[in-house]
Amino acid sequence: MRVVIAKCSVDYAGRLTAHLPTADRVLMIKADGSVLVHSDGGSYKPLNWMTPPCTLSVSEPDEDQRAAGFTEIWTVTQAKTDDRLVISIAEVISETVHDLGVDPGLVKDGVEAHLQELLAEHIESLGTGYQTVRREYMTAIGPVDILAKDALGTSVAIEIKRRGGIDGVEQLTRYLELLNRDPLLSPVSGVFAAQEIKPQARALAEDRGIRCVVLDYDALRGMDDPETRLF
Amino acid sequence: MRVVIAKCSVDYAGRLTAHLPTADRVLMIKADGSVLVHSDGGSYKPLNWMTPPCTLSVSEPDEDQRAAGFTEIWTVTQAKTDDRLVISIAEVISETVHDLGVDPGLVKDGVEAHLQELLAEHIESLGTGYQTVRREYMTAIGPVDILAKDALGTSVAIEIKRRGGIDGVEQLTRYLELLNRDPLLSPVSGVFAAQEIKPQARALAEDRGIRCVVLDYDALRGMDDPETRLF
DNA sequence: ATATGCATCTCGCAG
DNA sequence: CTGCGAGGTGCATAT
Repeated sequence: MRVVIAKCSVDYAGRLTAHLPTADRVLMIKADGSVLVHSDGGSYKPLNWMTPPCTLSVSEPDEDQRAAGFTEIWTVTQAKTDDRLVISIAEVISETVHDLGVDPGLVKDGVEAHLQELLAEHIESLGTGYQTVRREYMTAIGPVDILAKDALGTSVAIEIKRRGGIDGVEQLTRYLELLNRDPLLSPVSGVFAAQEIKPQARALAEDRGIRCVVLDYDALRGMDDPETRLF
Repeated sequence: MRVVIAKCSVDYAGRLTAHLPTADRVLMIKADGSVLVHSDGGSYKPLNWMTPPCTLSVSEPDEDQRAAGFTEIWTVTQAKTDDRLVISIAEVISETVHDLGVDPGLVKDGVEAHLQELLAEHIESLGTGYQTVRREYMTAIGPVDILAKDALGTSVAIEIKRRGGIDGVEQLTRYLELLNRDPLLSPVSGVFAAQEIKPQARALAEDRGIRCVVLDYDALRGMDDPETRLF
């Protein structure tokens, strides 16, 4: 890893073209050759970057570039896609090099898969007598998150999202349409379950007779272990 | 902007929880208080981060932490969402501070708007006798990307995407449904045009009688100016 | 301010 | 390897 703070301008040409006027920026050159150009704001996304695999070559400025005050030209190329990032250096303010080694990697927890798992385990929170039939119930157009049965034995298809938008309702609608063609399952009702459901999505769902359920992640987790807390 | 290379472990708790074992990493602290934790690989996405607005506070390690070899504890909190990033520093390897100032910002070119413009100009690439009626043809539920007529004078609604997915087909379907209620336009056929069309989207479109067209950005651009090349 | 859609998306998983 | 969906998505634009 090499971290350089420099006054520079940047040009990118690939799927789009972009230009950054001369200013002070942080340049990160990773061990795999990838390059990130960061400013002192925004979020984690760099102003410009080059994804690996790519190669960095440093060249002398031509006459015009030298006259414009540039001392070095860095060219980062990705052989396969013809993408090209050119960093014109006017002044190197600081430079640090250190071998970080391979990162041991991170451990995640708490995404949609976990929501699905928790709801499948505590399906009775949808109503007395509910039972989970299968998670990831496969159909021709993709897997239904959870297939369940209610107290009367009627099939229920459940679509789970962290944020419930219109696209999620459309998705569930397609599943329901398909599942209801199966005489062994039909009639199949729908439940749209999410941590938050947008008003338009709720309106569309209810208009189609789909029940909306707002999930409480902490409450579902609490059913497993009331002691569980962050920190 | 402050750039620190340090041996550290990282814990995040917010919408999910994540843990990073102790290793050498690059820590970027931006002027707005946001923090990025980068390793020596991957692409531009950090291993962990905190989006602004947030505040960083440094504290002494407690007894256990000191025994584990940590010398400083950095806590980054986002008051509004209760997100919390804790960086436990075992050793600072290098540190650089520099005020980058406000970035002048970048200039982009070459996105979906450009595709739409190119296709509208070269609408005959959809078939002999095609003519563009209007770009951004307004309807009650939003603008149709291009409204055209074929050689017979029949209306054609065209939806353009860079990547054609199911949602794009649904969108075009809603437009077609609406446009076909207008006796002055009806019948209106549909064209789903994209640089790439996903198989499921193609299947859905063709099932609904919507024609799929894969756009070649470079070829369309080449019709304007055969000399045009990047570099 | 909120909602909607695109992204040089990135990332992981399943077929 | 490719396709597909989710993201602590970020980001701009229209409403």
